[in-house]
Amino acid sequence: MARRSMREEIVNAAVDRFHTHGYNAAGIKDIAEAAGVPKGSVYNHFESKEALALVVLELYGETRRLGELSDRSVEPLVRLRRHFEFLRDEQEQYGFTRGCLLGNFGAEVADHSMALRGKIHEGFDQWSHALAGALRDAVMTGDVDSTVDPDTTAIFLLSSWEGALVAARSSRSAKPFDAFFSSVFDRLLVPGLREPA
Amino acid sequence: MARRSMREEIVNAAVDRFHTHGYNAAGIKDIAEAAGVPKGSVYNHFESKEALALVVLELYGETRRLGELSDRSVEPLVRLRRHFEFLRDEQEQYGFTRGCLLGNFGAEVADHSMALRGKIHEGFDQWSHALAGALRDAVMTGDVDSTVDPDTTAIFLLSSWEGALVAARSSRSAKPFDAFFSSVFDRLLVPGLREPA
DNA sequence: TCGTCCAATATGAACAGTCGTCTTGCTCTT
DNA sequence: AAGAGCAAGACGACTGTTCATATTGGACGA
Repeated sequence: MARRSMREEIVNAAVDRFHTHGYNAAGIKDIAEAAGVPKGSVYNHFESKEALALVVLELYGETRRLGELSDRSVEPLVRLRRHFEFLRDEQEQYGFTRGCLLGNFGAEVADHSMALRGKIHEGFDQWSHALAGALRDAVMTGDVDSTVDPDTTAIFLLSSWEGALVAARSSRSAKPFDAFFSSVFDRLLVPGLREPA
Repeated sequence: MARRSMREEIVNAAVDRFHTHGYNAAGIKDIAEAAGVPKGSVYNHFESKEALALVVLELYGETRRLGELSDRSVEPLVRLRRHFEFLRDEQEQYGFTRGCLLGNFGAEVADHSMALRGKIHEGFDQWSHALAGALRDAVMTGDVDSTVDPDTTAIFLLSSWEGALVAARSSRSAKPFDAFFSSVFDRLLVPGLREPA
């Protein structure tokens, strides 16, 4: 078969539609049309809309540049900052719309599809592990003090970012991102000791 | 007049359905049935599904206990902690499902309905102002040091909480909440000076 | 090199059901 | 009797899904 790419066309179109319209508002018909294939064809490649969404989430996760978080040739805090700067710039490009597909699905369908919730959780888990890795490096180099627990803080960073995405969309502004960067990098993740008042 | 309560019945049912199923997945028929009124009656009271959702958001905002954040008889940091503990307990009750209606709508429909986005933004704005008030008090009493900008930090707290809700739903666990509390109250909001390493 | 055939894939019409919305006529209150 | 408020069902458009048919690429025999 020559057109191995048709499945890919569908998945790519689905990433876009799910991302911009959400799970329920994105129709199979929309996705098929965006992919340039007839509606019925989608079901040759995917058992259901849910099954398609699972593949979409997998693919989306691979575009999150988690690799750069473990690049030891860059200082840990710089890695972290650049990572979130990349994500912020992506949002700014779209005029503070769309947000993160994992987060969107987490809010919309996590309660109603066990399969999708599993994939969302998996995506978040990989992400927080990558963040924790960079944080661990930062603790080791002394860039942040040793009272910071990498795993806990990774989950917090991930949460904070996901929330900032929602806030940024609601206000159509970069303010929540600015708040994220200053709170995280100027206060939360700093070297030095703390003394009681 | 018992009639007067029918509109309220519809709104209350709508809050529940929108909260548990999301905007698109919650149907007018579901809402009407949950309210115990025929489907057609909904349109006697509301111009459209969107108009109903606007009223729902308004009502939901009033249940967020923003008042307690400005209760000066309680220490500012205690106020903040209790506020988020209340929200956390609410989530725990529902087995880490549902999340926050404002955040859910922010992720699902903020990009596609200007009216709803406005209301969501309004809700977040009121909330962050209430948080900022408590933070301002905390700075004044010296419970957090004066380098903390109340407005910026309020937005960050709000974002972090909303993200924690999504993460908690995806993992069906309290871990993101724990991460929130320890990162915020043990690291971000602490009194005392910071010294370079 | 060609012709034949098969299994895999592609298709689009049709399915039963649901969506948000609107119209029509009825039931009450005054 | 006049009026407003309400309910019931119908509206067309759309949903995710199915299926019988059409089309196809490559394998194989000659």
